Amino acid sequence: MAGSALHDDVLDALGRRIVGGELAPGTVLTLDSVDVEYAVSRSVSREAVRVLSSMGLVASRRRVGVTVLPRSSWQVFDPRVIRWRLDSGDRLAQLQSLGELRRGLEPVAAGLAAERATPEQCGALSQAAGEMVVHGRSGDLEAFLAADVAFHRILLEATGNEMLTAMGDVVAEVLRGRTHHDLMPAHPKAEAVDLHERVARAVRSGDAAAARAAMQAIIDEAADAVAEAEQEGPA
Amino acid sequence: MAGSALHDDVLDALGRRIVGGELAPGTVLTLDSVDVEYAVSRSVSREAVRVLSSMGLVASRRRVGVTVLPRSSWQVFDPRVIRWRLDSGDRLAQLQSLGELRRGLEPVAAGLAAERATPEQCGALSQAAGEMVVHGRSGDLEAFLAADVAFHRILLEATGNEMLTAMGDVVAEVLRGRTHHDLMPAHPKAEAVDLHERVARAVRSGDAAAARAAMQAIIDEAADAVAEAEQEGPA
DNA sequence: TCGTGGCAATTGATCTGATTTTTGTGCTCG
DNA sequence: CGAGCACAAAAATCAGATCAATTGCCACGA
Repeated sequence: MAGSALHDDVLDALGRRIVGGELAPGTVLTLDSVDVEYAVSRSVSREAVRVLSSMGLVASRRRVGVTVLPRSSWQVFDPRVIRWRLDSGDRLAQLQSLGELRRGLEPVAAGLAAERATPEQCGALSQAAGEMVVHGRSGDLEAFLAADVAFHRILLEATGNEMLTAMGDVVAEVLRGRTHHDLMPAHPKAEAVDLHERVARAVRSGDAAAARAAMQAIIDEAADAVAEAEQEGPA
Repeated sequence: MAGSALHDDVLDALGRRIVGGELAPGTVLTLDSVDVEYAVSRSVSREAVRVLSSMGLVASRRRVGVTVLPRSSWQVFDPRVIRWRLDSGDRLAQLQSLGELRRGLEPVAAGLAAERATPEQCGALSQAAGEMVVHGRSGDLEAFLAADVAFHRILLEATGNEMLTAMGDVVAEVLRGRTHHDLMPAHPKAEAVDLHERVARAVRSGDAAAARAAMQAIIDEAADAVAEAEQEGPA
């Protein structure tokens, strides 16, 4: 990975330090200090800082340096910011935020998908739901996760709405974060898996209201599950 | 604005050309050609391309050049991408996408706001709604727009959810795009303004269900209005 | 003919050093 | 005490060179 990613390495490192709170808002760096610290040339640190600034994590001013910005100006929809936050101490707050987002978006998406999904998409959706059943029973969490991600991606894509489709990355991060940080039960609950199948059926039969309702139930269940896991052992 | 924004100028110009379709997906640029075309040095074109690439608009590969990527890989939540699309031929598709997004998010946000808004936020919300009434009557579209934007921003902020708060930028772009591209009636409809006041009241009294419902109605009304304006004269 | 391997050109990636521009800071002068 | 001016720090830009990866082509052999 480190093969030819000098720039991305610095970007990632700085991003994590900011999101993780090590570099608090108001902290001022100079480009030179970045050069020295990461032992790279100015081109590299410059571009890393430029991207960071395009994500709203820092702002650079002449004669001052590169200032770390407060969370309120971050581009919290940037997938990298989301991932950094999920990997940092911010994890639970981030999952909660994302959960509330999903509560709004996914039911709408399910409804739209019911109206617009192509036959192929319906098939893919059923297949993904089926795989969730299989891997849920066998307890293969990674495979289950993959099927879960696929399910939600296909559903969002079937809305025909490119912004909802783009939310697929966000949802994937959520699901990934949940399993990889021990916020999932060892065996996915059967009811949750059932609900996915119910969504798939509703979409196939074009029943927008039913799809919406079932998806709503999925989100509620997920929120409960995270809340429970949080009670026990918040990683 | 162009004072000291060499880098941003190039970024903006290239971004618009890509989003506007002049540079179709698959088109290949070389850094040198960018240098020449915009008469800037490599540092500048390089950083512009780097940011473009971080937004998913282009990918650069050695020995090949900078390739324009298909829409499916764009970071459609980036405010700049949204603005570029609203300013381009993509406008109606973009507004439709955003409308469907809002349909999911804002009702949820209204519900959360009803549960969590501080007294100050309730006051600000009522005030914004009041200003919408005033400027709606006087026909001052710019002032009406400002109040409208403020209203939705405050509401989203009152959710206490930073991602919903961040959607404020997106919603602001939508509202701005609507007025500035003649998709709004000369006089905002009284019912629409009423609904805003109803949301404000529901939030103040902590009635999440009512807030949700009223907000839902706002979104539906807005969708209808855009659809109508689209019939007549799509700018 | 087809596939395979190596050579070379192309192009981004990185480094370096110089120059320009902006803007805090502090000092001087009224 | 206040306004303006000179200085210096740091980002922004420019220019040129070198490194490294990858692709396309061509020769060679099966």
